[in-house]
Amino acid sequence: MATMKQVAERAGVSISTVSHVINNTRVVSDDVRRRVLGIIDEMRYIPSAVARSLKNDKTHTIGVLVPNSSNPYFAELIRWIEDAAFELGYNIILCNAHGGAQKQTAYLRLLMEKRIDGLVLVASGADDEQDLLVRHEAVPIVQLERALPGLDADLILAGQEEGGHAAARHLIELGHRDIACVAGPADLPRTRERVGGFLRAMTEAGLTVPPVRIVHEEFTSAGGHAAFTRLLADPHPPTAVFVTSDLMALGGLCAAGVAGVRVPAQLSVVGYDDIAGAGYALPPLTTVAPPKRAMASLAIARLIERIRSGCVPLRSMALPSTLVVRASTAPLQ
Amino acid sequence: MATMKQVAERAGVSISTVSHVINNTRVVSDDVRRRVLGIIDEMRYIPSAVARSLKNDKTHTIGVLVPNSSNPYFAELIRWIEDAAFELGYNIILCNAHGGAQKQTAYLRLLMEKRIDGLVLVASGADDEQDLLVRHEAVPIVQLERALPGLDADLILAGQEEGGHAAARHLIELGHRDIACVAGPADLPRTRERVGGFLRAMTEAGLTVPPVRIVHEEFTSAGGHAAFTRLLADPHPPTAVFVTSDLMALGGLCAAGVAGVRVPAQLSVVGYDDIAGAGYALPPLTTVAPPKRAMASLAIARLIERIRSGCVPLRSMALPSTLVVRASTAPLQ
DNA sequence: CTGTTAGCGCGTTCAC
DNA sequence: GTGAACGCGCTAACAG
Repeated sequence: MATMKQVAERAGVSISTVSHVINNTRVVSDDVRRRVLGIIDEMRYIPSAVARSLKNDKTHTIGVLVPNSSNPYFAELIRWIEDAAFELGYNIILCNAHGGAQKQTAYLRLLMEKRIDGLVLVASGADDEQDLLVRHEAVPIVQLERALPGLDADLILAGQEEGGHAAARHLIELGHRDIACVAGPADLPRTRERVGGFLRAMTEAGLTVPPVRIVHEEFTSAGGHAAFTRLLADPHPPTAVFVTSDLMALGGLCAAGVAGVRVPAQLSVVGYDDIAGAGYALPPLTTVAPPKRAMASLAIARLIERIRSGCVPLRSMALPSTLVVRASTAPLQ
Repeated sequence: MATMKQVAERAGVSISTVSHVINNTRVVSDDVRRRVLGIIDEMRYIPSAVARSLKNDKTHTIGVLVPNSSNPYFAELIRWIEDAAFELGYNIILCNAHGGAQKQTAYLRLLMEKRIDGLVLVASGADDEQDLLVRHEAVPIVQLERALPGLDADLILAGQEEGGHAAARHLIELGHRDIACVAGPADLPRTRERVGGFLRAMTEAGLTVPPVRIVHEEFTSAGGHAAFTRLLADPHPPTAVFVTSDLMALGGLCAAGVAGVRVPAQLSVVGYDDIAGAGYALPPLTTVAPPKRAMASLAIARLIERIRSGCVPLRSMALPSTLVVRASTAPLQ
């Protein structure tokens, strides 16, 4: 690959002149400029961002660490993050934390070695993440949805508790009284907060939720399927279910269909996340929609702001989620 | 951030000694080694991959360019690519081509500037990609699923034509005769090949497919929904449909459900891609499953092989897709 | 066993 | 309007 030096020689000028025509950083005679540009084109010269980074101490690269990038929710988030970053001239290094604390540690180390300018962190919040980042290096970090304790980072929240609350309110307003909750693993903060909002709404409505009506399962369609199967085996099944994730809700819808339970006639279901598949489920799923795109672009904006201007005070911001009513919920018969 | 030089000074040794204890690249007395290691830990020194890259002309970073990373199929592929790459010590820069030739050109340029070691290219094959890469720079490239004409790159195919053929065979063996095909845009090679396999199987079975039974739509659930709606409005609707993508099939299933058409009793449906959601559709979708994980790891293996050993001859390899029979297909009543 | 030194490709001061 | 030279952080060849 051609270097600036070679271009300079071939054009009969000095290296610094070449540099200056490339970066438009000082006046160069039209004559010389044209010649240099010609040679650059001819030699297929492409400046080295590596060398540039070494000099400027900036890589224009940001790390994105998520639990699992193939989960539709994270995949959609990533897509918007990538989009926003690209607009501002930054590239994304994609990292899956899924695979345990060990992989995560290794990844963080690699990212630091690569001298990323910043990090977008979507923490699952599982316990094994607790200690890792506390001793983090001096890189700007923006956290999405979940604050790791002891980590100095900007924070962007999506009102998980309010989301759970809104979902429950919707069901209650439809006349439902016996409402179950299908949740992800109890040790995930996301789960806890969503369930918390749900319970608050129930309590406010004077409804009690017996423990058997809250079932925890794996954070997947399979988990949702299992949870619904269990729930619907009850001689007196609930008339509505709040599911803390669309992935699980989709599995649940499948289980209900197989069991011959008609949604929403016999059972109302509301999910959470508004993944693309939710709108084309059978029936189309009523769900709580976090503002994924807004969160992504805000995250990137904040991060780059911090990268550029150093020590602005830490900020945390909460964006509202909205309830998207589709066809999986109906008034109690 | 601490530098090697600072560590050396603090430890009272030379820079090269520090370098050698870090890289285990020559014998260092236990005494000195321990001391240096201590200082490194104390100063939180982290070697700079940027400087290293400049020296070695290797970034251990590979670009992954896909049409749209939030599409579940690509998201799953990416997840495995990331996984395989990480195992071998490489990071992934994620790029969405979606957004036109302009963004694509810009991305390619950026990747070249960043001096990626290699590129995994999942081309949509749309026409606007044709010209871009022909003048590509000397970076190893592995293409997935689709060969761009005139591009020197290894190739990993997934038997699209055979997949379409297998899907059609399955339907035919179930006794169906009037089989429609819902396809993505006609200008995408992926679509063309899958439809090609379908038509071959039909022809082999002595069946003809009138043009109205082949409907092209956008490559999304919405597109599938629209296509099914149109198809089912026919006074004599087909008894089975081959859909060239699961995303579209899911939309189709939704349309069928809304229209009161029972799957598979009245209509058999087979999809393509085996995305995660397919297994929990209503009913669970019979589909053609490309070996995503195998393709991903093979792609990375091939790419890194080429990165390491330079000019091995170009290879192209086809991996077989398999038909996953679930509950959306049944014998003709 | 350890230190000195010359680049890697580029941006930037300083001098002309 | 242009060029020479230094340094970013690191590796490797060469001395000692």
